[in-house]
Amino acid sequence: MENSEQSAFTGTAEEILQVAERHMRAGGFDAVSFRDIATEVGIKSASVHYHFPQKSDLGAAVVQRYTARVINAVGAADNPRETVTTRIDRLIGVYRAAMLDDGLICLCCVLGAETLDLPDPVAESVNRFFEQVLAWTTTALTAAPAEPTNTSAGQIVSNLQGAMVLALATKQQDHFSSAAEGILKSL
Amino acid sequence: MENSEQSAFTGTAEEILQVAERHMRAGGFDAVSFRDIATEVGIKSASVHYHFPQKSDLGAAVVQRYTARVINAVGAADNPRETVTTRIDRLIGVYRAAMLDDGLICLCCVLGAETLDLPDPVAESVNRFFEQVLAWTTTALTAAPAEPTNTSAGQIVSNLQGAMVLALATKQQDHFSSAAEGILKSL
DNA sequence: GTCTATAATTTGATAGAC
DNA sequence: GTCTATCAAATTATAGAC
Repeated sequence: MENSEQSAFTGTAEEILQVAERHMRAGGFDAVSFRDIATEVGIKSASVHYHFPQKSDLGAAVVQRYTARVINAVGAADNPRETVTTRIDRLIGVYRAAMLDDGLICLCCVLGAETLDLPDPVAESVNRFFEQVLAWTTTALTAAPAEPTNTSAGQIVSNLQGAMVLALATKQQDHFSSAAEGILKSL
Repeated sequence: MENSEQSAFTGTAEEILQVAERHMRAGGFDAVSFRDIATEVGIKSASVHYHFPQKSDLGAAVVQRYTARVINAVGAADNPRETVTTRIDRLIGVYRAAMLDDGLICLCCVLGAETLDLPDPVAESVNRFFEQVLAWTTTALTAAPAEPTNTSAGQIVSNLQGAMVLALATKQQDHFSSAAEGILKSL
């Protein structure tokens, strides 16, 4: 999942969102401040407010941009020339790459864990992220007619999200590898 | 896992920790403020600083108190009169109760997701929580001699943590039930 | 679109009286 | 152990010039 894609945002707004996402994935919604973002982008905080008036606007935009990138990165869920394993392996790969390349876990895992304290527009965007990923995974699991599976989309997504938290908190990447292996074995 | 147990803290300090934990589980480390805690407890913020000078002291104490409660609640991991299923079901039950009773997920799931932004003493306490829960689960899986399992402690803990996030973020409790079912089936 | 300037609030933290 | 008083810094947000 590259960071330079078909985003609806360009220029300064896009730069702001990149910086904001990195901070939110590291420390949650409260870990980003308008001033910090501005400094990193090389502008003033008032200019950040021009692009995203309220912090909830910024948060929702970050989540929606992230959602589009993930859905784009996992690709088609119903390509009949692919096995279920190939498809799920691509979902796993998106998260594995994020952890290995950037040392960051899923944005919506971090925000999802603090849902109860998020502004409504942000919490709703996080909710939609999971609905979309669950829908993708459901399709990925069922589109191959003669390949019955023991696992549900929810179980796969749960497993992946939790594995990222555990790997990050214990600094042991093999918790992620182990989860990935278990998921693929269960297909 | 009742909230009124063998804590090393009593009186005002204990009350402070209870309020702080509730806020941290809802919104992360930054979601608690000395003033908010003080107001809820019925004292002034300077008094909170008396018990926990720095915020990192408060955070570490909250995590350590929580860890002791969880480890106490899951009970013995190596009782030879119990099946592996019975033991793991008790671990699941601790988290199910937390979600149903309080609507809150695991404290160390919330904090673990924002590990990169936590003060070192807090991040280390979270790390130790997971090491202890993993050790408990490992014992629970292996102590029954003739019951081989397909699942590792890491996979079980990952699965549970992720299921809580997904259930909370989508407001669909069945993601947790489904994970619990999958775990027990995998034993 | 970006800036300066500033407001209003909140935050973690400390000194010292009781 | 709790209080009053206070501080310095950070936060979100806005008004208005360029």
